Amino acid sequence: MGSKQRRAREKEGLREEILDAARTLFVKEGYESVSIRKIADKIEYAPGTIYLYFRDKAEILDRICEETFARLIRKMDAIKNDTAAPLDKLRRGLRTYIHFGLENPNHYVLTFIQAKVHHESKSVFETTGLQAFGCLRHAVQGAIDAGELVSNDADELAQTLWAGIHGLTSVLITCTGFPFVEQNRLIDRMVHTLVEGVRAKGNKS
Amino acid sequence: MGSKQRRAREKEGLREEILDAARTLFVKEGYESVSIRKIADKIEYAPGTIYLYFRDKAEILDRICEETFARLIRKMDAIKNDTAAPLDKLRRGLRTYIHFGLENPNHYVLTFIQAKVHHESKSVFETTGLQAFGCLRHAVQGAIDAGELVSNDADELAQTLWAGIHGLTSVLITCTGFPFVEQNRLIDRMVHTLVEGVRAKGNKS
DNA sequence: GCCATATACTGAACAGTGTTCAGCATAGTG
DNA sequence: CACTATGCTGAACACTGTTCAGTATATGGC
Repeated sequence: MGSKQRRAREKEGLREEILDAARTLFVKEGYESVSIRKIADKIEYAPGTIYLYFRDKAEILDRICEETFARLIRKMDAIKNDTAAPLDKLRRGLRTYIHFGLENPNHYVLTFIQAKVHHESKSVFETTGLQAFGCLRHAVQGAIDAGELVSNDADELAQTLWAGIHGLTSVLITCTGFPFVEQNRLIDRMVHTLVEGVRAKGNKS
Repeated sequence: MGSKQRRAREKEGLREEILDAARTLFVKEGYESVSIRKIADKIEYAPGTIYLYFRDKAEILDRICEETFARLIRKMDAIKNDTAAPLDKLRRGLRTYIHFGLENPNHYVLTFIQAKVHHESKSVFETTGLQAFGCLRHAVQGAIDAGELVSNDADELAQTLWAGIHGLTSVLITCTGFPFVEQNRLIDRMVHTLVEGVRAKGNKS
């Protein structure tokens, strides 16, 4: 005994190696273009070995999506302990989300666009995904409590805001041929539009 | 001569048959799950025949995306000849877009989500896609001319609005596991938020 | 030390994919 | 009737995700 634990640790090690290789390849070449054999080649194991650690190719993608969600959650969570005004925290949250997507375009596409289209990967979205959404919801609730918003329904408002920033983030990443106006101007406009759109009427600033 | 034209018409006929079969299958089973052989089986030709009419599988998708854009453009264009107030026309345009997506979810995913991720299908978006965007831009310009909006930049505002409604449409279609609030409430909230967000301050109604 | 067992891994095989192309009928022309 | 051009075939190629009988290695008991 003791050796059993070492074996388990080594097994976990190879699992991580597979994830590392897959992450690198997925981000560089896209989920579709990366075959199990390519991953196996990179870690210098036989293709079959991968199936001793993951049920199928989609499960590898699932794990990587979880990682991405976790990173996003860390960034969004940092805003909670911020002493700024509720609406400013909300604005910061929206910006943080958009920039996270633009700084990790391939991860973003993988997690928020490709994953859903590909398999019915509900699990990731119903756990880690909801948690990420919770961060935004928290900021919205703060603004509601301060009496700054038009509605008391935090879910309705947070979902609206999320749909808006997700839309902008995904088109900026995927519609590369589209003649967008300058990117920062568009981001500013979107954040401004969304926040003004959900703000209670007759408030200054 | 004359027969040459008949031949050409018959050739065009088979091209349409391929498109019909592909459209049906793509919408029912998704682009990925439909193989060239499945399409060939449906029209009872050999797989190789399809390559006499289309360069590759992606070109078939391209043509179907074009159709979808054209249908959307027809719907959006109908609003132009509307005598309603500029802001109401704008609201109608946003709603029309969202409903078009929700009524043709598989077409929408195919055209606006999957197509871009899959191949670098710039052509469709830079021609027909831009034209569809032009409808929205037209409504925005109308509202600008009426002095109803916060900015004079029709492109900036139209792109913001489009990103917003595209975001909502695509998450409503793809995030089936997500606990959304009632759909119509969310659509109302999004349209309201976007329009209020781009409206000039201090205007009544 | 030696054998039995359990574990980790292999790589050939299967059914499928998009795509190509030599060859074959058939219809139209001189 | 011969010849050519057209439309179509289906076998073949190189790939895909996935499975599984077999092998090599390391562990535990005697």
